Amino acid sequence: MLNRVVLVGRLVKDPDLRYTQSGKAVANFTIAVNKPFTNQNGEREADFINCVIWNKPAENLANYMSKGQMIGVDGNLQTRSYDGQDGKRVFVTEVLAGSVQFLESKKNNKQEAVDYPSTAPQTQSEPIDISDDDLPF
Amino acid sequence: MLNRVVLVGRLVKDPDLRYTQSGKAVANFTIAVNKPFTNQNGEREADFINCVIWNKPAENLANYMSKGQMIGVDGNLQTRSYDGQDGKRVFVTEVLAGSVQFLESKKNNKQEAVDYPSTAPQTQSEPIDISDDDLPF
Amino acid sequence: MLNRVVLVGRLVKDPDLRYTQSGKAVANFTIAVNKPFTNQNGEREADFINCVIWNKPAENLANYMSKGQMIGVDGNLQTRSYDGQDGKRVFVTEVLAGSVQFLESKKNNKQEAVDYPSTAPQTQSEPIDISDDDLPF
Amino acid sequence: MLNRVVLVGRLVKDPDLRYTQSGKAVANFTIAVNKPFTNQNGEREADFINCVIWNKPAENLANYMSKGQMIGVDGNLQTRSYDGQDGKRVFVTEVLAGSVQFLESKKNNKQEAVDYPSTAPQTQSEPIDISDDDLPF
DNA sequence: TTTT
DNA sequence: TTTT
Repeated sequence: MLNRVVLVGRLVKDPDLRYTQSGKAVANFTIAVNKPFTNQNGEREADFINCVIWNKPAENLANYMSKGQMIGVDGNLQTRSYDGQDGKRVFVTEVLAGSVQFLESKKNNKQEAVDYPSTAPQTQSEPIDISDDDLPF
Repeated sequence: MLNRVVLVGRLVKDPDLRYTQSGKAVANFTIAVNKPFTNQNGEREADFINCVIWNKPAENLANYMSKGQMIGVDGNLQTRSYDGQDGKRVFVTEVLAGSVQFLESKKNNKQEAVDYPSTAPQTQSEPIDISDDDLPF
Repeated sequence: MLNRVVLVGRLVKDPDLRYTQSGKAVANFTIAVNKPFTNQNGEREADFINCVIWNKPAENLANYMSKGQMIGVDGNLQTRSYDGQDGKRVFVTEVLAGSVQFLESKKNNKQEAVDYPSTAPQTQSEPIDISDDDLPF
Repeated sequence: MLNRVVLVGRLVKDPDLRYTQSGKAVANFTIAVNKPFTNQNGEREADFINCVIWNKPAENLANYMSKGQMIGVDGNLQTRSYDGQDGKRVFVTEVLAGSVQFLESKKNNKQEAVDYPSTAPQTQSEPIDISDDDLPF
C-alpha cells in the first residue's frame, strides 16, 4: 500500500525534543502550511500539521530549527490513539517524517542530510515509553 | 507552500455521502493503509486515515465503492476544528482528496476519471452547512 | 491512475519563457536536486530534472526566479517524443508543474500563489505550436 | 532537498531482471499511467514512465508481475547519461523505485512487503556493471 | 490553538 | 551537460 506525504511550511513553535527511556530521540513539531487561496474574507488561512521525527534527525531539527523557519517534510501519515485526561480515547493523525529539509536556519547553516530512505520503521520496533501525560496532544 | 498526500488503501466502511444546504455533495470516508512492516508481535498494523471529497467525485465514490475495496487518493492534508459535544474544541487532521482512483469496484467498472487538478479549492469558497452533530468524527 | 511528483531544488539556469502561436506562456526550467548521500568519492551528486509550466505561473517564474534559486515543484511526470535533428525520435520525460513555490527570490518578494489544483490539463487541450527546433531538449 | 514520485499504472511489458557482476538484482520496467483527460480527438492518452528497482524487490517484481498488471510505485526521480551507439551522450530521466505495490498479480497473491524506507541508496554505492549495450533505453 |  |  502507499502512504506518502510531502509538506513545505513554517514551524509554529520550536520543535519539542524528548528521549524515550531507552534513549531514543523523538521530536514533535507543528508546521503551518498556507492554503493556496484566500477565504471569503480575503484572508490567507493555513493548515497546522503535527509531525514527529526520530533519532538523529530529531536532534538535528531541535538544534538547528526554531519557530518561524521554513522546513520541508517527506514522510507518511500515521494514526494512533491514547487515553485522554478525561478517560476518553483520543485519536491522533500526524506525519511521521522520514526526512526533513531545513529551508532556513537562523542558528547554523548545517543542512540536514536529507535521507529519502528513512521513514523510520524503527519507530515501531520499540515501545515509546514517554508517558501519555507528556504527549503534546 | 507544498502540501501533497498520496495514499492507497482499503475503505474501512462505506463512504458517507451528504449534501450541504446549497446542494453540494461531500463524502467522508476512511481508508486503512497497512504499515510496511509487522509489529513486535508479528502482526500487520494499519493507519486509519480520514478523507473528504467534494462534488461529483463524492457522488461517484458513493455509487461505485464500498467497504473493503481498494482505493487510491491524491490530495492534501487539512486541519479544522469544531466544538465537541462536551464543549471542548476538537481538532481534526484529514485528507482533502482532489482525486480518487477506484482500484477495485464490486458494483460497476466505471473508472473514476482521475483528475489531478481538482484538489478542490471550491471546498472553501462556500460555508459547509452540515451541522457538527452530523460529522463523523 | 496516480501520477504525482514533488521536488525541491535549485534552478540550474534561468527559466526559458516562450509563447505558443495562440499566445499561451510556457516556461521550461531545469532544477538540480541534490542526492541525499555522497558517492564513492565523497562527492555530493545531483539529479537534473527538466520541468515545464504553463500560463500565468510560467510568466511569474520567469519574472521572479533565476539561476541558483531554490524552488519547490508540485506536478506530474509526462512523457513525449519529437523528431530529433538527426531524424531519430527523441523521448523526453519531464515534470509538468502544476504549481511552483519560490523558496528564494533575488528579484522580488512576490510569493507565487501556490495552486495545488493546477496541474494544467489545458496543456493538452491546445496544440503547442513552438517548432521542435526551438525546444530545449 | 525533496524528490518524491508516486505512480499507479500498468506494466507495458514484463519487467526486465538482470544482475550486476557483483550479483545485485536490478529490474527495469515501464508503466503506462493514463492521463486524467482525453485529448482533442476524444482519446485517452498515457505517459510511459521508465522505472528501476534493486535487490530483492527487483526479484519479487519479476516473479509476480507481468505485462498489463497494475502496480503502485513510490520512489524518486533520477537522471543519468550514457554514450549512445552513435557516440552521442544520451540523457535518461527515470524513477528509482523504493517500493512497489502489486495491485494485481496473475501469478501469485504474494503481496510485496511495501517498504517506504527503501528508496535504495545502495544503488549508488556500487558501480553498475551491466554494459550500456544492454540497457533498455 | 498556532507560522510568514 | 547543469545548482548551492
